[in-house]
Amino acid sequence: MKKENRKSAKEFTEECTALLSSVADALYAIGGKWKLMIIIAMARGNKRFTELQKQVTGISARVLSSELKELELNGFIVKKVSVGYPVTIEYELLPYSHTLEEVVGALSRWGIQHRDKIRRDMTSAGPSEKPNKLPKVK
Amino acid sequence: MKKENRKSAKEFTEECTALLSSVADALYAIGGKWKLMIIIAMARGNKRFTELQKQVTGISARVLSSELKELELNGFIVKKVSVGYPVTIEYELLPYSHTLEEVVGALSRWGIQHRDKIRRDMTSAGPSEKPNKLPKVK
DNA sequence: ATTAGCTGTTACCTAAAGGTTAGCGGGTAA
DNA sequence: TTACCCGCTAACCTTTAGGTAACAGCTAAT
Repeated sequence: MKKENRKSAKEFTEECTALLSSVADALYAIGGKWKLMIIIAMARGNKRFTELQKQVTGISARVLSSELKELELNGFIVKKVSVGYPVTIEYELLPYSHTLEEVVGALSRWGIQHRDKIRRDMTSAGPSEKPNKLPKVK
Repeated sequence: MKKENRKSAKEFTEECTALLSSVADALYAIGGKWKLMIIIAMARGNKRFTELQKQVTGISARVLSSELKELELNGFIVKKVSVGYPVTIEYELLPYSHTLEEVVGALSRWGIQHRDKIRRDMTSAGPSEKPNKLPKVK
């Protein structure tokens, strides 16, 4: 063997930079508190504005409205206005949203195990261990 | 068959709520612009403060410092201060960080395909299609 | 006729995240 | 001695996210 199969420090750095940039691109598109949540709610059948507001607990009308616009602009959803009577407005996922399934699955699984870990940590340590921060796992 | 294998609307809603809450928990812990980035950089061998600052492009010392503190507080990393000479400070991932690998992988793969899609969309549409927003894929 | 609900929009405001600049204490190299 | 790296920290400021509340146009119900 001469040099195959070993990565130089430079190769490591480049691989790392590439990974960082792809993750940054992903976070730019779907980062923030609400975008994934709205897509998840829509994937489970919620189509109407008020349905979404009820399902995605904590979101305000103003924020829901602006997030829906961004999601539409970015090709994740479409807004459909029926000409019938009464006029009804429905939001629908475009196929592109389904490319997020793997991400949603991974985040959900991790979130579940993380919640369990936090709960374990809280009960195993006494009521007042350290002036930590963070638990919040509703 | 009587009712097996069909989900009621209520079951759908509950499943959706559970999914939303697990994703919300995950985002609470690792959301934001920098936490995952720092963990990725550390997983590729960066241990020193300045190394991290160079690898994670765009982060400022102030923010890096505070994010490292949070990551330590939450059990993702440890700060190791050598007693030797000169005193060196190294940050290391704890095993818990590795539970994020699936999430990082999924985000990275999605980010790559998303970047490709944006580029395709930009070239297929003429130079000035719509007053869109968003591309940014550095 | 009044009221209430749906689907938003607008204006206004606060809070949190994050950037900039400066500097400090300790080391090391010229 | 001077000067520069490292690992921060403090003060300050800008930007962004997001909340509240009011309202508009429509329909359905009372």
